[in-house]
Amino acid sequence: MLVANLSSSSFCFFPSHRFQTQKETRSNTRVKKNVILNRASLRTVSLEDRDRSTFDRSLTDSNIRLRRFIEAGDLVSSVKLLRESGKRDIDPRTLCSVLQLCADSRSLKDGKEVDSFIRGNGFVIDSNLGSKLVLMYTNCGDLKEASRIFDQVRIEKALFWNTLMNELGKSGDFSGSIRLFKKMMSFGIEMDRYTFSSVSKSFSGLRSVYGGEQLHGYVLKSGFGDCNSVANSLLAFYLKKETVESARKVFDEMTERDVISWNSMINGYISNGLAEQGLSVFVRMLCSGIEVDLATIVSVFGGCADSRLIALGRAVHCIGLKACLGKADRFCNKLLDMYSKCGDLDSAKVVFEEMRDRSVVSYTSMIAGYAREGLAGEAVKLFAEMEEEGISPDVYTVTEVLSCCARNRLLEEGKRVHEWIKENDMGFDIFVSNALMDMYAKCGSMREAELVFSEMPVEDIISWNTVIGGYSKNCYANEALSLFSLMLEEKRFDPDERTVACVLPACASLSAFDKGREIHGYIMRNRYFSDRHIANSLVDMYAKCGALLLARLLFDEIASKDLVSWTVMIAGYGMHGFGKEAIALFNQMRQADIEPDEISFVSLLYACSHSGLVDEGWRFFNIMRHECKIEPTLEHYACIVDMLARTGNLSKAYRFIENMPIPPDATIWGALLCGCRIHHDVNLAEKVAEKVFELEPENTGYYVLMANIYSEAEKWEEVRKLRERIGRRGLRKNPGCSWIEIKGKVNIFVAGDSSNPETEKIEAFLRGVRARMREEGYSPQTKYALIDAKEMEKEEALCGHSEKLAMALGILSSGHGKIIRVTKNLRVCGDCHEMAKFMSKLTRREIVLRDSNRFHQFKDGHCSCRGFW
DNA sequence: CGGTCGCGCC
Repeated sequence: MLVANLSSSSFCFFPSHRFQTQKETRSNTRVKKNVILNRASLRTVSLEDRDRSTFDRSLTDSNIRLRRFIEAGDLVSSVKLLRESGKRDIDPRTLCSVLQLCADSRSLKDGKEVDSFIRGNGFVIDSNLGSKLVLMYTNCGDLKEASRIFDQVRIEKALFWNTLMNELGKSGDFSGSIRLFKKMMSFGIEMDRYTFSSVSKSFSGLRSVYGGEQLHGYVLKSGFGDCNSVANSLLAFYLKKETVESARKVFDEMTERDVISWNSMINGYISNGLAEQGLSVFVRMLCSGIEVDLATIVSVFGGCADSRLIALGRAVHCIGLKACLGKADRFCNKLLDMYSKCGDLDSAKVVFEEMRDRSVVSYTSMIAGYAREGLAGEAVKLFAEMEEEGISPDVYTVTEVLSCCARNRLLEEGKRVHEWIKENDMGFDIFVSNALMDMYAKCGSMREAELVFSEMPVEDIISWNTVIGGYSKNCYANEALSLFSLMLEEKRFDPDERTVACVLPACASLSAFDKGREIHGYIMRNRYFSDRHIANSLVDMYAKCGALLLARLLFDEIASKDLVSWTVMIAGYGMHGFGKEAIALFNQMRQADIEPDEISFVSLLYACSHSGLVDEGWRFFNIMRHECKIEPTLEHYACIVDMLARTGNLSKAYRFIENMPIPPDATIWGALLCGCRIHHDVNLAEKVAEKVFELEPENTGYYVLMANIYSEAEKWEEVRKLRERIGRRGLRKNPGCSWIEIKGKVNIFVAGDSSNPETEKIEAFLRGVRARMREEGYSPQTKYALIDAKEMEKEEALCGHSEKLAMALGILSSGHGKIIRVTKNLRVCGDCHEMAKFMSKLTRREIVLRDSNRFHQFKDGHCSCRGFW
C-alpha cells in the first residue's frame, strides 16, 4: 500500500505527530478530556450551588411547565414560556430538551430564539449544551452556525461531529467537512467508526486520492483497520477507476467481509469497466458461502452484459431466483437488459412479457434491445405501444428511440419522434436534443440539426461535437471548420478527443494543411495521439493534404495499428500513385494478422489502378474473392473497370462489365467512358455513354465527358447535338472550383473568377506563363474546354480554369520554399495539367494538386501521376 | 434500473 510511503512524505496532509498508536491517542485523549471535564464540572457545580441558594417555587414551576410542553412536543408553547422566563427560572438540562425539540421539529427560528435566550442570559455553554446547539443547527440546516459552535466549546461526543460532517458532505461542502475533521483531530476527540465513513465520503467528494490515502493511514494507526464498516468506507473511497487496485488491497486484507464489502468490490470493478475481475470476485463470493442479495445480482447482471457472458448470466438468473429476488423490479429490468445486451433478444422478450409491472425502464431497455439488433421497426412499434399501455416514455426512452432512428437512417420516424418531443415538451433535456441532432445529422438533414442546435438553451461538448461531426460527414467541411473555430473563439468548451476526430476529416477533405497542423499541435499538447481514432484520422489528413511522408512517419508511430490505420495509409499511397508501396503495406498488414475488409480492398484496388498495376489488381481482386471470401461490391468492380480502361483494355473492360453478377451502375460505365476518352475510342464511348445517360440522366459530368470526347475527335456537330440535349433537360454543369489555403485562409476560385483581390496580378502572371509556353512550342489545349461556348471564350480570354488561378495565387503569395497545395472538386483539366508541369519548372516550385480522383505532384516539369488519371 | 458525439473506400 501507498500509505507507508505517504505517511513519511514531507508533504503530509496530517501532521506527522498525529500518527500515534491507538493506545497513545486514547491515553492522551483521556488526560485532556479529564482536564476539561474537571473544569466544566467545577463551573457546573458553582452554578448549581448558586441556583440552589436562591431556590424558590417559581423556578420549579417554570421548569416543570416547560418540561410538560416539551414532552407534549409543543414547541410553540415551550418557546413562549421561555420568552417570559428569566435566567434563574430555567435549568440548563431543560434548555437541552428544548433544543432537542427544536432539532426534531427542524425549526431554525425557534432554535435561534432558544440560542439567544441562552447567550442573552449568560448561561455557560458546556459540552452538553453545546452538543444540543450543534444538533439543533445541524438538523435545521444552518451548518455555518453549527460549525461555529465547535470553535467556542469543546464537544466531546463523536456523534455530533459526525452528524455535522455528514451534513456538510451532503450539502457539497466537503472542505468544510474535512476542516471539521482536522479540528476534531487537533482537539484530540475520540473518534468512532462513523467518523471515518463521514470523512472518507468527503475525500471522495473532493476527488482527493492523496487525502484518502492519508486517511487510510490514520485509520490503520488508530486501530480501526479491522472495523468492517470503516474498511467498507475505505473500499468505497478507492472504488474509482484510478484506485481500484488499492481497493482490492483493502478488500484482500479485510479479516471479515460482509455482503456490503463483497458487493462494493464486485460493483467497483464492474462499474469501472473491469467486468471480468468483478465477476471473478463474485465467484469467490459464492464459494465463501456469503449469501447474495439484490445488489449483488444486479451488479453481476451488469458485468455479464458488459462482457457478453450470457452463460454466466443465465446461471446468475437461477441464483437470483433461488434467493427469491425474482419479483424485484430492479432484478427484472437488469435481467432483461443483460439478455438484450448479450444479444439474446428472445430471452429478453420472455422476461419482458412475464414481468409483473413493466415500467418505463423495462420498455426503454427492450427498445434498446431491438435497436441494437437492427430491428428498428420493432423498436419504433414498441415506442408507440407503451403509450397505449399507459406508460409514458421519458427522456431516456426518447433518446434511445432517436439513436435507433439515427443508426438506421429513419428520417421519417425520427421526425415523428421530434413532433412527439415538441408536444410533450421534452426539448429541454440535453440528451434528447443531442440525440435529435445526431439523428438529423446521420439522416443527412443538417438544416434540421442546426435548427435544434440553435434552439438549445444550454449545450454541452457533445452537442458541439455532434454538429461539427454532422457537417464533416455530410460534406460541409467548411461549416465544420467554422463551427470548430467558433467553439474555440467563444471558449465554450475545450475540444476533446471526439471533437478532434470530427474536425480532422474536414481538414482532410479541404486539404486544409495548415489547419490540420494546428490541430496536430493540439493533439500533441493534450496527448491525444494514443487515441487510435485520432491517430488514424491524422494520418489520413496528412495523406489527403499531400504530405505523404509526414503521414507515413505518423503511421509508423502508431503503437497498435488497426485495420483503419493500415487502410488510410494504403489509400494514401494509392492516391499519390505509389501502387507498389500500397501493395507492400497491404502485405505487411496481412503479416501482422490483420484481416482486410471490403474497404481496405477498395483502397488497394484503387492504388493498383492509379498506378497502372493491372496484373496486381487482378491478383488482389481474386485474393479478395477466394481467400478472404469477400463478395465484390460495385466499388470493387469500378476499381477493376477503371484499371482496365485506363490501361487501354477497353473491350476487356466492356466484357467484364457485361459479365458482372450484379447490375452495373453509372460509375462503372463512367469509368469505362473515361477510359474511352484517354484512348480516344469514340465508337465505344457512344455505346457506353447511352448506358450512363440512362442510369444517371441528371449527372451533367457525363455529358461534359462525352462532349469532350467528341471535341477531342473534332466532331463538332456531335458536340452541338449533345449541347442541345443538355439544354433541353435544363441541366447545369456542376461548377468546377479550386481552393488554396494561404496563411490559414482558404481562397476559393471558380472558372473565370475575378473576385479575388489579387486577380490582376494572377491574370498577368498566367499570361506571362502562357507566353513562355508558346515560345517553347506548347499550344493551349483548348479541346479540353467546356461545352458552353460563351464560357469557353471567357475562359480562354482569361487564360484560366479555377485550378490555374489557385496555383497562380499560391506562387505569387507564398514564400519561395513552400509547396503550393491546391485542391479541386472535379478532375484536373488537361491544359491545366500541362501548365502546372510547365509552371513547376519555370518557377522552380513544387505544386501538389489534389483533384477529385488523386494527387498530382508537379516538380521540375513532371507529374507524379505519369499519365494515370 | 434505461440514454447522446469520433477514424478508412466510393
